[in-house]
Amino acid sequence: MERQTTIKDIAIALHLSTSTVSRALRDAVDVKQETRIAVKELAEELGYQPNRLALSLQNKHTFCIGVITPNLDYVLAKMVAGIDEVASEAGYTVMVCQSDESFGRELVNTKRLQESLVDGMIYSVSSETKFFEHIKKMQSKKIPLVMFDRIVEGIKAPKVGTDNKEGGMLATRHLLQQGYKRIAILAGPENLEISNERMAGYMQVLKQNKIRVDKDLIIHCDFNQDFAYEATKELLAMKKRPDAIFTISDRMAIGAMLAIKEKGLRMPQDIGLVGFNNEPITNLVTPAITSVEMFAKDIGRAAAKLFIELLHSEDDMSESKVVIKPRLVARASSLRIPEP
Amino acid sequence: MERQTTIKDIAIALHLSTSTVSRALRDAVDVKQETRIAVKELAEELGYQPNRLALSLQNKHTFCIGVITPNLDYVLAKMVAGIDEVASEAGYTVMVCQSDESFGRELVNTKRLQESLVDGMIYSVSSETKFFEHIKKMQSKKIPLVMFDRIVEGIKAPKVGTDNKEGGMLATRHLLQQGYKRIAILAGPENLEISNERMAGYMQVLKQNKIRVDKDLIIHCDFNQDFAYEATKELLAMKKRPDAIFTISDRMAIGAMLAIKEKGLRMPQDIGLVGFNNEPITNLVTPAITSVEMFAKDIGRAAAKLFIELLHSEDDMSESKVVIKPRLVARASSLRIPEP
DNA sequence: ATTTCTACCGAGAACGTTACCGGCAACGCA
DNA sequence: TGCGTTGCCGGTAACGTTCTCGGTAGAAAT
Repeated sequence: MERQTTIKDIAIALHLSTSTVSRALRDAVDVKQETRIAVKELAEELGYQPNRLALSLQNKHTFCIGVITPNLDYVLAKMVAGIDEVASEAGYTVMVCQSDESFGRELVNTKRLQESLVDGMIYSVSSETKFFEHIKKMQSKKIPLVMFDRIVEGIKAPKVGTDNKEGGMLATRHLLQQGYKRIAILAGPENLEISNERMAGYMQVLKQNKIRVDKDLIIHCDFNQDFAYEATKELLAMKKRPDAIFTISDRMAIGAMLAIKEKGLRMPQDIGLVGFNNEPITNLVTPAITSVEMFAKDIGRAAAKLFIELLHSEDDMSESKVVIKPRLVARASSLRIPEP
Repeated sequence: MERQTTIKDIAIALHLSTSTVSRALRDAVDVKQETRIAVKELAEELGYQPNRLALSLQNKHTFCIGVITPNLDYVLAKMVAGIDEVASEAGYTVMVCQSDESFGRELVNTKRLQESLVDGMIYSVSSETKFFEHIKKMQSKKIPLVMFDRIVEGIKAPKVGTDNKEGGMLATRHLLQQGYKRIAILAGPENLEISNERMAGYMQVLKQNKIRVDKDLIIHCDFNQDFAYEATKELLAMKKRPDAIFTISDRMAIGAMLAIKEKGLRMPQDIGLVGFNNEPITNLVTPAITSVEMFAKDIGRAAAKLFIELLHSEDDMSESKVVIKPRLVARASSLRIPEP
């Protein structure tokens, strides 16, 4: 990398001081119109680019946002795209680090971003993350933090996410309306709140309808297609098998679907299936899978907006929370009564 | 953000100079064992973290890699994950910027990453990008550059990508072997070399088999599902319609598939279909779609490796190119002769 | 006893930029 | 003539770190 032209070069060339050149470039006060123009012209000619490092070193402001995400699969990639969009608009650059669902990598990334002196972080925890000391430590250093999607209630920070409970309710209510009686749920990892909230929605609707919650129909497993496949096989092998399955992600729905097909059961006649995320794939498989749309990109956008607000706000925002309502997209996998 | 403890704080506390503390922390020469330990202990106690900005300002080295990617869809997300993996291992942090297939945003991102003083960039151009002055300008400033996936041959830089021609050949040869006679191709945007290379493979195999290349069977369109859908509808409306379609991406294959089904044609009997990328979805739709696997994560890994090599290498690497061989994964959409 | 090492440490500059303060003309006004 | 205002500019310190050089004390060598 060649030596960049600096403010000093311009100063020397024009027989000025660096202070004056700096002021001229920033359109600050105390500079004659004439010299201002001269400086700017020369800067243009030399292809001058201000050195962000020096600037940041001064005013402790990097215009960088660190984003910690467990993966870049469909939903989170969309959220990150939303973050990127808004942040970029506001003049921030985004550093994306994937923890790959590993607690260890999450720790490393968090530390490294801190060292890189990002202005703050937008955070979503990995599925392995059960302890949050690393996050609290960050906060004790007053590093601005916004949580998105995989939110942790115990952390005091602005949060953006789906109304997961509502999502769980939508799915369950829909299945009941379609006449399914024994609804199983493939819930995600127990330590993730999004799992538990979606499950809470499921349970609440069951209770509202005076249906006993059967523990055997609640299965916790990873967000993984293979896990879901195995879990579904077990469900279908029960003597009183469920007649519907609500999976907490579309990946899991796919796994479930494979097991259902393998067993020779028909959807929606013999068994109903509902997923979560509304990934494009749900509309392409046969039968198409009913799913809960969670407006991922909007969540990303909201997170970035909240973050920037946080940076400039004086007052405590740790209680602010943006909750985006999901929407059910009914498809063939669970539609046995024609909708009105 | 609170004031971080600095080297100066430690120096004052221990009645030392900043120079000595600096040396002690870096395990450099000229420090007594005793003071070295004292310094390190205090540093630990105060939670000292070196300020990367100051460090970078000194030695013009940020340990940041800028990644420019057109999107974060399946393939590129996997490549970015590969880059992240290797870069992270080597102590680098990655700044990912999405151009969203827009030339304008590519320009902005490129400029901004330059200002952020990344140590270099790993680059994949947008589908809109037809001019490369911004890239050449970067190179004239000696900013290290590696291109991946969407490579531009005109740029002198290390490159990593798939053997796209080979991929095109694999697909076309497979279709011929399966007895298809009139093979259409949905090629991507004309300005992208990956499109043209895949098409070149297609044409070469046709010529090898003494089959006339029919211009009407070559359609350029965006990597977009909807475009592919429309294009396929037109293809199928021809009086001498093709009996096989090779699409240059799986997204397009999906679009084509929808049009084919709508027309009431059966795969593989009436028409064959082959995609590119081997996205998971190809194995989940009915019929499963034959596709060309391009080992995206390996490409990302290779790009990062090449980049780090480039940083430390003295000699010209602009001619080095890593080409990863693709593999055909035959599935139901094109298999009408049982494979041996 | 003087010189020559060696081990250790500190002072000061530098990286590129901005903030703060002070100075010097020229001008207006009494 | 003297005094305060402006308008314009420069000098210096600072951000946190490292690098280069020079210095001092004690030990070893002559």
